[in-house]
Amino acid sequence: MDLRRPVSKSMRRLPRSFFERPTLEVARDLLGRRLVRLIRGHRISGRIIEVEAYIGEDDLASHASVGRTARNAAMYGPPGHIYVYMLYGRHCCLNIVTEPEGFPAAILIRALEPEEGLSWIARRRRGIRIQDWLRGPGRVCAGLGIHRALNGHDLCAPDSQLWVEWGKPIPNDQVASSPRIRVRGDLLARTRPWRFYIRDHPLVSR
DNA sequence: GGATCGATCGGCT
DNA sequence: GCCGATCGATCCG
Repeated sequence: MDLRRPVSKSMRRLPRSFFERPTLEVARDLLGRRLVRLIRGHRISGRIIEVEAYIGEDDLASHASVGRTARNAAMYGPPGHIYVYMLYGRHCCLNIVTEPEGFPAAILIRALEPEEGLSWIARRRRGIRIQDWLRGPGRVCAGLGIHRALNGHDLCAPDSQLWVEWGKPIPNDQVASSPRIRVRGDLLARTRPWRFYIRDHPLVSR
């Protein structure tokens, strides 16, 4: 047996083809998967429980709505790469790029249920309640040590220190959707039900 | 070069 | 619930 390869499917990494599909399909399908960060050989991970989709230049809530710029270039790149940006000068937000290269779309990771590396997260999230450790896009990045320098990084590269595993998918009857949080302005942008989360999960933000 | 704004968070009321 | 923080990207002149 090859010990370098995880035994169970749950711990295998999602392939690039997973992310190359229509964004809404990927967003819904990411629920229940495991986001893993490797830091000095330690696994820090959580189940994905809340996401938001941002799709194409026509989506006025998307950073790509202004066309391609230096900031949002990663959204136009290959699927399976990440788009990390800074918000309000203090928080980083993690997005996973979807769809074939050239079409700007990504999924914002809004909340995780902590699974592994709890003591490591606890050190960095001092004074914060456990249920808030990875709830909210800024906290996901703070908790997993994801920073702006990782913008454009490939989750599917063999030597990546950040990736997504199959985990345990969520049945349809436990998936809920809603408009995206804090999106204002344009009617379509603020009403499209492009936020997906695990129904009745106690750790979902808001 | 300067002004404005933001896919938020944490502390305080 | 409300408010201030804090800084890069973008837009305007």
